[in-house]
Amino acid sequence: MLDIKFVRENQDAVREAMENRNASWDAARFSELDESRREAIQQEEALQAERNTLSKEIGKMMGAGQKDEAEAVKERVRAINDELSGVSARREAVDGELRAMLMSVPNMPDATTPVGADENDNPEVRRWGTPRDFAAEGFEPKAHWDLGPELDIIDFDRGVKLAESRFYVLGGLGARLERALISFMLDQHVARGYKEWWVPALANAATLTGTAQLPKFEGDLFKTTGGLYLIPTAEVQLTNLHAGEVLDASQLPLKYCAFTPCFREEAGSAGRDTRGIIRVHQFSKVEMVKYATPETGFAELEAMVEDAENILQKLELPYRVISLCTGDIGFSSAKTYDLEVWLPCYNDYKEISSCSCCTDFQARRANIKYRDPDSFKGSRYLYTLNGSGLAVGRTMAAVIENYQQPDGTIRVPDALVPYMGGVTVIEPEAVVTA
RNA sequence: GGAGGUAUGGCCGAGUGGUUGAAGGCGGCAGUCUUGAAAACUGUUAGGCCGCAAGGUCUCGUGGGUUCAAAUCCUACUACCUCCGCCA
Repeated sequence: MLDIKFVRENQDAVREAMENRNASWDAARFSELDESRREAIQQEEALQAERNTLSKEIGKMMGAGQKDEAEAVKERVRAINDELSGVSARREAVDGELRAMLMSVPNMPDATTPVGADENDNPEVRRWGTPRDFAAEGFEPKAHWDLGPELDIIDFDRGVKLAESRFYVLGGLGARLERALISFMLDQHVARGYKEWWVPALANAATLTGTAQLPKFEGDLFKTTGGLYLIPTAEVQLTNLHAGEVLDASQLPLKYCAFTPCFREEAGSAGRDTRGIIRVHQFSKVEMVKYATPETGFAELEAMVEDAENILQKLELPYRVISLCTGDIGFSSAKTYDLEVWLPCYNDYKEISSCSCCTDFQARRANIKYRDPDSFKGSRYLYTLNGSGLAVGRTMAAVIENYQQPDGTIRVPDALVPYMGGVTVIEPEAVVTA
């Protein structure tokens, strides 16, 4: 949520930001609501003040035995209360509409976020590694949706049987590879100063509102009959861990990571990425979240991207970093870098991580503040950041495709061998020795 | 699932329907004393919103209700605790 005072005092900047984001913004309606809200508050509080004063007088009169005088004043207060209920109702209505309006407005893009209309305007920041030249090696690379079933490590049909379309099953070394990737990623992040967490896979509406999946994107979420939601990312839980808290500046930055399953309806993506394990209803992800001061927030974003890159580098997977433009960054984000891994089946780079600095946008929603007595009085909203480190399913697809061999087997990246029980090649005869 | 109990400020804990935003203690901060520290003593110590300000208003788990007036009464919900039952 944007700061209402900021919106009031920076109307031109907000208008421009929302244009750059392709987000609708009714500046006139905002001003109208903002003004009538403040007016209604003043009316309401004036009436409350009068009521409070008279009530105290009644108390004194009762103590002094002036029953009749007190009764007269009571009558006046009743009249005030009648008027007050109307004023309060109006204030609540205006307040609710204004709040709903602010809750549906995305974050202000940072000044360094490139201006652009859509994903085609995302500038590339850097590349790492070189995609394999399969032609030079003399064979046509297969897609993971072919290699997986052939090696009996991914089973799409049974996933559909057990659940529905866009679910899959991993078996044998496929399941082992999933577990290896999760452990490897967590170990890497923990070694780089992140605290590991284990969190619920379900969250309530308040939690989802804190990170802004709600109210606007409810359709993207799976919901239980009890009113809980399946989390679409551990960002939700890690960012809300400190909801309603005031942290001490000396604690910051906090660096958290967690593995969780992630659940997405993918309601609006019918027909996109229908093959393989790229876009599915349930996938594993290791997530990184940071709580930082405004002063260090964007430097922490750069460091977080490097932490995500570290995984790809250790796995020796070619990737590139792109900076999302204003038209493509997420709702909560002020600045986002995406990591895109090389996938031979697409003959292109495909998103595998998204790292964002959400400034104080989520902190204001989730009410997360920090104190720094040496720098300022009271408390202020801190900055939250989140990034994938990485999406496990897509990493598995990248490993399978980039490490495939002419005979249809898959070499295990060196970094994963210790996590794969000593297996160096995924093949039907592979033997796990550890 | 059944029965009972509890919910107050950073923490502990008092609170009779009426200057109670809330006693007291601990902790924190500032000071006195001291060469310094400790101890002792003194003072101070929630937040949101509206307002240029003065000031006002709201907040005692959450939401309703009663009343001129609610931390205090009623009610629903939520969380926690105890006992019983069941269970990875």
